[in-house]
Amino acid sequence: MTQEELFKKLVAHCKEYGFIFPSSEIYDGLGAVYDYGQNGVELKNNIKRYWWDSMVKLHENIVGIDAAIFMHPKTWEASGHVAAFNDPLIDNKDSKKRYRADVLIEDWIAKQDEKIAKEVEKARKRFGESFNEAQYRSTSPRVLETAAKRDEVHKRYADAMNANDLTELRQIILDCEIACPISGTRNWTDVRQFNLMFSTQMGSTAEGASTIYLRPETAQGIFVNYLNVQKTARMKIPFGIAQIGKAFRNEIVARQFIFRMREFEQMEMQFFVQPGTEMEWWRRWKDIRMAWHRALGFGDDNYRFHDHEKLAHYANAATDIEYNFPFGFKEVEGIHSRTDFDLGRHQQYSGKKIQYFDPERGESYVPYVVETSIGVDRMFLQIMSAAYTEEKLEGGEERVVLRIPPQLAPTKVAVMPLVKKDGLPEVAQKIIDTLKYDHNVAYDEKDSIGKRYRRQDAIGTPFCVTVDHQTLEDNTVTVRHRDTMAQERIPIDALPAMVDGEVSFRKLFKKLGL
RNA sequence: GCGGAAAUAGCUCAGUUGGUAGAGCACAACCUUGCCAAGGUUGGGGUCGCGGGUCCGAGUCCCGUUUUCCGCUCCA
Repeated sequence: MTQEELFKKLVAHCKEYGFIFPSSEIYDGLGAVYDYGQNGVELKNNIKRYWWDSMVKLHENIVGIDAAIFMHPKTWEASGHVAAFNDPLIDNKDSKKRYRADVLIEDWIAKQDEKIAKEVEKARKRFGESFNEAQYRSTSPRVLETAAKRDEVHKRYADAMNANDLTELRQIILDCEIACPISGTRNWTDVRQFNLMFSTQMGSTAEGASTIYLRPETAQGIFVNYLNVQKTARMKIPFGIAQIGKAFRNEIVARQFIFRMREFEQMEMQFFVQPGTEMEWWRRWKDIRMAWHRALGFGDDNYRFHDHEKLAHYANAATDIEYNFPFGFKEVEGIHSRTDFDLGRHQQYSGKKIQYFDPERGESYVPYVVETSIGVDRMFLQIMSAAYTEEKLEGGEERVVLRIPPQLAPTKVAVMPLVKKDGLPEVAQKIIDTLKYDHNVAYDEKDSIGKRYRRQDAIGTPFCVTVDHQTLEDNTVTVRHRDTMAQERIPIDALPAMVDGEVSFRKLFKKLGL
């Protein structure tokens, strides 16, 4: 089976067993939006709890918040998203390739710079070192022409970008005779704007309404609350603020199931540190986060770091933790050193002083930030990809089993009477009553016992407890384990402790030194 | 957004040169069996993705559209 087939099966499995449904499916679905089903929501909640507890509950110097999705529009000017998330795009009709119109023009300008530099270099060789660019420009008509044209285009380009004039951008591309590098033709479409941020109106009347954005990342909710949290919780640097929440991006192409969705959920922790210590903390959080992923036991080799060479506008170091998905190694979590960019910009745009007085250093400064940011949905897909297994059993039979870590499994225990008579269902219900306040427990009495085991395998339930006639005599039950299919007989009284031991996060956290 | 492919029951699919939709599994009820998926009986469920067109008649032919998959493109 190819990886592609495996991925298709995984997607089908997610729908068939109530993990993920396409949004509004009865209306043909909504592109790149998905709903979590009865099992999906449980797994997702468990993932969030694994993260939240490891971050907030078990770190004295990290606290949580839950900021609103709507934020003041100035937030996104300060963060750089208004500028960075607005790309003018143009397609070449022959090669079918899409380019950023501004990049095409900037490349053209850079090329003119090169031409000029080359001519100047030639002149320098001929006339000696003392010869300078200005001199050459004033004497060579060809270079003068190129430079004039470059300067004119540069001005037109800057004006067009400022005025957001898409027609003018296209005209510049035509005037400069910029051709597609692939097809070599100049057969261009119109320039279109793609705004990656969703917008809506706040205020009920048209006159009084203002445009606001659905947040494209949760981080800004933390930054704008930095002062509130630091003061009211009396936090001392270094400290962190954690948040889990939805974010929205109007992706041009959203694909690969829930890997890239238009509405998605992030788990972010922004860690505030002394300037100059950020690289040390960045490396430390890299290690902590990698260990957190690997603790789930899906194989250390399936995870790797991918350090960014091209850094975003706000970062001075960035790495991704990538997982070996069926469609290749892809990002699950990012660990970025965001410098003082965000707090600094909010200080500038809001006019409020966002600083920390450090008694250790005896001075005030804008803290530096190290961010850890996971996509919950990607983490979900990662676990499903890792857990989905098709097994050949002795006797040639096959079974599909989700090897989800017991701590994250949607249902922890399925209790089933061997037959639905002789009072066995009643005993099963009593067992459920002792477990249901602490765990998700399922009951099933339909079909043969083997079939019921397989049904639980398909949703990753780690334990099946079977009540049989011997139970009526000695109060013992059989526990059947998902991964090994092995059975053991234990007293009913021993069940809660056994389940708790396997299903609690305690062991995982201790392994992580928390 | 461009190109290619696909869409029939909850799932996997069949459906002949155009003649009023089928199977297996799943589901529900009852009976039977009882530790690793397939017993029996009965039942529910589809305006064949949607909208037009051709035709006496369209799941089938034509056009449009939506969604999904693959490739390109884009991606804090």
